[in-house]
Amino acid sequence: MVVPLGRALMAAEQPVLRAHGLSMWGYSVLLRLGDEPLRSQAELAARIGADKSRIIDVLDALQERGFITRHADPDDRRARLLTITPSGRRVRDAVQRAIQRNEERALAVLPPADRSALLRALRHLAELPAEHFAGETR
Amino acid sequence: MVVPLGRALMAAEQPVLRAHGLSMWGYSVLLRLGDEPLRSQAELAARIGADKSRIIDVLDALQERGFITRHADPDDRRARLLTITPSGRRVRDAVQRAIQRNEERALAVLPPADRSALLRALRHLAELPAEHFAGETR
DNA sequence: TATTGTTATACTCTATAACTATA
DNA sequence: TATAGTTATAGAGTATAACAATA
Repeated sequence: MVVPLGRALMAAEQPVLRAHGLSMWGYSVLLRLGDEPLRSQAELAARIGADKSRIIDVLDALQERGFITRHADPDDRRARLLTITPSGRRVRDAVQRAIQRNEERALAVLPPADRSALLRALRHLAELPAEHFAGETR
Repeated sequence: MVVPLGRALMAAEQPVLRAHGLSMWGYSVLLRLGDEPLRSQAELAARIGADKSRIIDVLDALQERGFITRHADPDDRRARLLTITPSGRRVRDAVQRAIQRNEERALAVLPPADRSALLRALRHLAELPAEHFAGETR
């Protein structure tokens, strides 16, 4: 049930993202970039559950659109300091608002108690390490 | 949150499936095949959300292991009647039991009320058509 | 030698279009 | 012509390894 639901949610978000010129990974990056700069691309990749090699095109696109800046860290010139720009914040917040509106509408079919329990349970499970779900083979 | 959770659940199920020589799609097929035969592969594919061309290798493997039979429908020799075998039922039930044990253990970290609300909400949402989640673009 | 960012490559999933045999 | 099953192919998405610059 969970995987198809995730697919449906991703598909529903796609038009919103496209209208703002963002990919799913691009949106993930902007969300995780918070408001303080990150010290390296590797750290960012680890936090959003992607490989460092996979986010490069994503960062290129975000930088080209002026949503982030990449500067070599003066203390360790191998690393790049990642910062979200004001325009990046704007598009991130706009997309987040639109997606939350859609999700609230989609979840409105649930009884309010189930709805809040669902979100609470999902947040709880999302914080657990992947190994928590690994189980017995037989 | 939903997509990574789905990934974690799928990853946790993988060893169970492998121990029984089943793929994820193979397990989906056995689950959907219920106890009465299905009239065509196309119908089966539609029910499990796959393309008819994608389940062919899956059916080949299931048939080779003796978990299903494929017979040409005498009334329409283009179609294949799909039936689960007793051995297919056994492996399906064994895998289902193992997976449910794992999931119950994984969900045991939730307060009982949240846990049942989560399952109720997921079942509710899983029954909705995909269009339910499609929303406004802006 | 180890690490950051990058590039290249391979492998899996998935979607689509052709082909056959039946209708 | 239309449909069921099959095959082939192309496109995402992902994972891994190799490389240059820096430490």
